[in-house]
Amino acid sequence: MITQADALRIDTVPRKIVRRDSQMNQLANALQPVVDGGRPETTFLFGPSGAGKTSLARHGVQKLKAEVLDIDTAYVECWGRSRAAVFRRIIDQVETGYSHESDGADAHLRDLRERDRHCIAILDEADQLDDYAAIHDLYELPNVTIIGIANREPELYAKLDERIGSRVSSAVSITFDTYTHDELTAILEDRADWGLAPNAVSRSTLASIASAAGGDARLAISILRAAAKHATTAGRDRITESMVDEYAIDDAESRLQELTLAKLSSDHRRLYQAMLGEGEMTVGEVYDAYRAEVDDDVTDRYIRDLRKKLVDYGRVEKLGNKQNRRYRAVDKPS
DNA sequence: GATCCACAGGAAGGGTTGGGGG
DNA sequence: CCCCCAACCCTTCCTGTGGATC
Repeated sequence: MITQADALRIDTVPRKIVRRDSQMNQLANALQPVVDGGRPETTFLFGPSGAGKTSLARHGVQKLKAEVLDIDTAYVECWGRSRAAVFRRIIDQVETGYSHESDGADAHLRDLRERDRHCIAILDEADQLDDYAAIHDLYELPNVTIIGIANREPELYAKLDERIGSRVSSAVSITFDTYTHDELTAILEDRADWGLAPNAVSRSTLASIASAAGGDARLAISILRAAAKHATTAGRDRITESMVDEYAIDDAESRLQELTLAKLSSDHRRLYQAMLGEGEMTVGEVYDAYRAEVDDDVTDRYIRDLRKKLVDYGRVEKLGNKQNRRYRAVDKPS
């Protein structure tokens, strides 16, 4: 029943952008100058997860690359990456056989600056960078254009302002709202047409998947994928409502949870796991839970760093005020 | 108002790792 | 093969903050 597995993957660049015409036009306008050899505008895409930011950026850049010969493009997941790691990731994608892996951040930056081709770099989860100076440095390069992706506009600009100041306010901001039920259903129809045999799933089943996903396209596509896999395993040629309700939703949620966990380093993951299911914890309980988990006597200071990062990543909530501080692991993907 | 307490996080440094170049 | 360098891990030391207590 699955005819095109890529259509059911959340990280596939979609063949077309569904119901995001206004954002697509804004991005195309911002990038337009490069068609005439000019410099595109720095652009930031803001919105909740699963709202189509990454898909739109990648699709837009792919289209542009098909039109313009002399540009390079790079896509970087910024989550927890250092300044050097971001530059290296970009260079790796635009210079075949780049061989200065162990050089420092400044050397990578110089190598990027000296290139004569223009590069459009998508910085996904730009608000999760270890060091915001990376955005500043890339912003200063005349031959690199940034498309940044982040959840919330005020937070990103506040953090950037410390570095780049008002200059970045000239960047183009494109905002995305959570998908409506209709929009999500339309996306699922497109994916089903693309990836599944004809009539493998009814429109009403797609509508219930859209309801279960609560506006999150990543979750919606994951549910469709889980349901299709379940149907295949069960030897059926149609996805039914009950497959969605009984298996697919849970499968998809735990799969997304695993994906988020996989992004954490092993120490962060172990702290998160030590906190999961413990409810609200005091500062001391967090320290003890981590030490018990790793069976090692690490310092409080180190655990504070791990915990802070989990808070930044949205995996742990910070509750109460200073004297009555509590932390709680968040069990749903944000 | 001064002091205390618990907590957050900056700065600096030692140890380790891993790739590149001599 | 070894040395250098950058990055990373984790520690120690220390300052700042805001509410509680005297």
